[in-house]
Amino acid sequence: MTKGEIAAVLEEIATLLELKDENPFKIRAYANAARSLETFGGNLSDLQDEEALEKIPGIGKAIAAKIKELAATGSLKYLEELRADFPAAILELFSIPGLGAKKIKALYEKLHISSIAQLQKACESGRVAELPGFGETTQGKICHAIADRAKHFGSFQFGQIAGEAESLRNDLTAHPDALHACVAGSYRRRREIVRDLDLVVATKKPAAVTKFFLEHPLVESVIAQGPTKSSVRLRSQIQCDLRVVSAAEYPFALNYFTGSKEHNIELRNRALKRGWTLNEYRLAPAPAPSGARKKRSTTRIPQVRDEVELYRAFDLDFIPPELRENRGEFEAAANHSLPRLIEKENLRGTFHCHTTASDGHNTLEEMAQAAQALGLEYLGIAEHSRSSIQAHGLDAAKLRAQVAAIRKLNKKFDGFQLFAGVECDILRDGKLDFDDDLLSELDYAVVSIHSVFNLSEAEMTRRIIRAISNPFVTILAHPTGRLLLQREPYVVNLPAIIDAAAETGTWIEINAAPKRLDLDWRWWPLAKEKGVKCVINPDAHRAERLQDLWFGIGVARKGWLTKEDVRNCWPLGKIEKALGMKRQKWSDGVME
DNA sequence: GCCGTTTTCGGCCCGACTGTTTTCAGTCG
Repeated sequence: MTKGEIAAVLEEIATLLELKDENPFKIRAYANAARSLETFGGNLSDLQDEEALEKIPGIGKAIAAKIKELAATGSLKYLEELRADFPAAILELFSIPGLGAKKIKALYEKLHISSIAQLQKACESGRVAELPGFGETTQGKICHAIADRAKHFGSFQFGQIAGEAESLRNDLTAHPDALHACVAGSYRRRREIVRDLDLVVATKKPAAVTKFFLEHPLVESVIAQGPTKSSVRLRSQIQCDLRVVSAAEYPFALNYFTGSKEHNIELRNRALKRGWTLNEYRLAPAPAPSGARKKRSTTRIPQVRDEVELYRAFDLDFIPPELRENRGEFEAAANHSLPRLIEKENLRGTFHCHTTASDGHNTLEEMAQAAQALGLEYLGIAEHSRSSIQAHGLDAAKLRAQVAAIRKLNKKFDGFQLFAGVECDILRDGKLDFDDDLLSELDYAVVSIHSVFNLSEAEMTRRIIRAISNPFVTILAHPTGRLLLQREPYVVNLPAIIDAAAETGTWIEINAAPKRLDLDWRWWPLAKEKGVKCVINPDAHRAERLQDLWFGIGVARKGWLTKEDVRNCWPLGKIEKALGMKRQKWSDGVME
């Protein structure tokens, strides 16, 4: 079983314990352990190693033993016992907004409802409204939620909703009554998947701002509205919440609603240790716990006018939103070792985009023009190779023709250059789609997998390592092949790939297309530690998609990367030499 | 069930909104 599958089991245990009305802290312990295991970035090669498991925060003796049992046998006695108490389909009821464990339990015990289909029937016949704690309104909402479920189900890629988010932010910022406005939440943290948008606005006229928001053209329907919080559904179908606060409350609200939850809990705990309590409005002295024998010692509360001062109050450097995942940012902020994260302006060029020669929509000239318009100094063209028939991959002759066209076009430019590359398929056995002779004629080569995704982890890992061991391979592109919300990544041992990339001097791509964002941000601290260099590529198939680079910057920042870690922050002269480094090193080695 | 620079016992983040109540429970983030 994989880490993710085991985390899902722990989640399920937490849900089942909720239905059983168990101790809420025990429930939370399972939920915490699930999240902790899932986001654990360190090396965890053996899920049966109880000692290593117990070192993960949130996992103790009992849960470590259960994980071991799962990893060893693929099943868990404790889970089977819990499952026996309820019909399997009951879990799907949790996907209905407004239904939690208590209500689901009531529906099950009083009306024997254990599936969405049964719930729908019960609502239609009016039986749900008769239950204590339910009513006509609740029943109607459930009915509506079931009908809308298919439409609203699921999550959104960051890139799918970035346009709406930025429009709302701009329009709210421009509103005369808005003192500050920001999109907080997972969007501000640049998560690859966003479930909702959280807007925070500072104002003296909350009613006016709320009205403006509710009537915004992007709003499709209003879900809830109150004096400080309102929720709507946008045209894209994503839910969007607005919080209106005073200017004094704004830094606290912005911080609170940016999260992550794990980051907030840590910050609140730090507040408690100083005798303070932190909420979304302020930092205040903590009330003395009832029945406490000793009084809490309280440190004086400093003034907080913005987020920088908020972190300073805790003797921490400002933590950029992208790092707020409670993955070491507090320790780094405390000892002043947070990295200076890469910014969009640091990018000088990019590699890996396509033209009409393969499956792109714009010509070489148009792509070059778009890159220059973005202020880039260079652009690498990497068309698909012959095996990618679905993408009109180029054969050797067509590739050579394109190289010639690029060399010719380059004579026209001043202060800008095209590089001739290829996105060469990694074949099933790890061989490349072109031979070394042809690759040596190019400025660089990107390699990637576009077929045979279903190999075993060992085979897939061997396949990729063999490919990147080729001295003419410069960049490993979209290393896991995932398509967010569409296709799972193929199974591959990423620590081994990262080691091989470090050893061979192969750069790893952050594919900035919103559907990929691959290699994932969670792996970059490890890659950086191993000395692997990053390249941010848009994989653009149209000129306007070169702007996807911005999404890649978000991933790099989440991965703690600086401009020194990202090769395409190098200027033209330096990058030209760098492209030849790997093959040079190899030929030097051979000659020795 | 987890955790420890007060604690190996006794805590565990906390406020807004909704609907069903007549003062609050449930859900959500």
